[in-house]
Amino acid sequence: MNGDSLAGMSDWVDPRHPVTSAVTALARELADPIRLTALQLLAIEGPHTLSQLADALGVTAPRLGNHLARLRTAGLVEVEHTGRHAVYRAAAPGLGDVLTALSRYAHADPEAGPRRAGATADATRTCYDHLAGRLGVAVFGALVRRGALTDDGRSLGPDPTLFGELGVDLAAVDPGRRKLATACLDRTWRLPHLGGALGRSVLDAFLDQGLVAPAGGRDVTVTAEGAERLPVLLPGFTPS
Amino acid sequence: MNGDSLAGMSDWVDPRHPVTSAVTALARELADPIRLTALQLLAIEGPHTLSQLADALGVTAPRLGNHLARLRTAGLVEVEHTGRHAVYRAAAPGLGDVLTALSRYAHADPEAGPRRAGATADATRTCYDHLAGRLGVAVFGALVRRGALTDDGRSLGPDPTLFGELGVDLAAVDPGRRKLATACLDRTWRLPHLGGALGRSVLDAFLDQGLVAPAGGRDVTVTAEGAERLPVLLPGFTPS
DNA sequence: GCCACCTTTCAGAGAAGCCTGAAAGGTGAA
DNA sequence: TTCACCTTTCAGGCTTCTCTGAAAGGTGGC
Repeated sequence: MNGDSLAGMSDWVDPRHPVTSAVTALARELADPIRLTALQLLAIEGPHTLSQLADALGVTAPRLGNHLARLRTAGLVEVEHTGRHAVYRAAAPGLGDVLTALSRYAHADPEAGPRRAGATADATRTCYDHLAGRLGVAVFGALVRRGALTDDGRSLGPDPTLFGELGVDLAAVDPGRRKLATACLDRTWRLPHLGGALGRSVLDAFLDQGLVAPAGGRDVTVTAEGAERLPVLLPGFTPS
Repeated sequence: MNGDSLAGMSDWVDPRHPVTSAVTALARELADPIRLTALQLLAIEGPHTLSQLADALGVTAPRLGNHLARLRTAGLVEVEHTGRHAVYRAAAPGLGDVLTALSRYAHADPEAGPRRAGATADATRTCYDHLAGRLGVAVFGALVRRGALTDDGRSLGPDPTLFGELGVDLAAVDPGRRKLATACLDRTWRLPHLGGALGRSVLDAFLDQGLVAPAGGRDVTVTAEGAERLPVLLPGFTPS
């Protein structure tokens, strides 16, 4: 079945093997809570300064700085000094895909998932004026996969037809002073969801069509019609 | 932009946070050469016994057994005892996606990639009678993404039209005694490529159409026509 | 029952990783 | 220039991980 003998990959376990070392080194960088969270913020929400990250994560600057230095030598982040600030950014596109795949797989575990504190099923929340929660994440994922949105979630992709299927009239979306689209790291699922003017338009369209309904506070619930139509529009999404 | 305050994720760096611990624990399991390679074999090529894996990797049974025990408590693999053999298998589908995302990102680094020893550009190799190398990996990825092949690469998916576009007449494929399709872990890229009768048919179709040509030994080269048409058929593939 | 084989467990030595706290390098504002 | 601020570096001490080698549990064949 393989061109090589069965024992043909004994060198794969050698830490000096180029592919082995590349992948295990990457995994090791992702195996620390601070590095993981910092990378998620940088890869999905964009550049931050060291102090912004340190504030957001609630850790001291030296502690974070050591981790960022490690990420820098690993080639995962880049730094640019402007004045007395150090602006960090994800070095290569595509890191978001890795983080997304990891988060998705980790959540698939029925036990470890974030279903703490008998909370609502978390199918749907809003984040100011756009969808968050599992539904928001599913919308973002479907838009990127279908080419309606670029990988970074910041602009329209080559095939925006899915917006039409979702009930959004792109010609009627007026960003005004705000950004057209942003990728927003979901606070529960650690996966990107759609913010900006487009995010608002999607939520409005879902409310107009009765796919979701307000449920007090930031919560919205999936209606009976939504439970039927949303899984079709968004492959892989299941209410519940 | 976010519903929470800027400092709203200080608890993310707490190792007890459920999502944080799930993802970092997963990354830690992937950060060792033996565990990584064993998981790639189990997730992509299917179940193996402990001694099969130990032979393939060239490590002692206790050493591998310790790592497999760790993977078992982490919930990544399952074991079934039949007689005096222990058959290990990947516990949940979807782990292949994580491994694939990791390998892809690691290879995207222009320096660390497997371009050792002035070898041929490795665009294309064969593995017995089917495509391997970067082209084989690209074919497999496109087939899965388009729904022509199931995630595990073992059977046809819901929308096999891509086979037709590649020049394969599915009605004419006769598996005979061999399997219709298998996922085969590429020896260089650590990513799945298509084996089995379908894999052979794809290679034959590419040769018939002059997209690739034999280049001695296991190598094939992408022809001028292939360089033009393959990137269209397989989004993301670039020759050279 | 006895032996061969596959698998699992265990303890100790060595290596690697991480946090803390203090201090140094640079930049911008007064 | 002096001060305040942001960032980076460094060393000590602690924890965690990994390998090695030997030994124990079980199973199937003779």
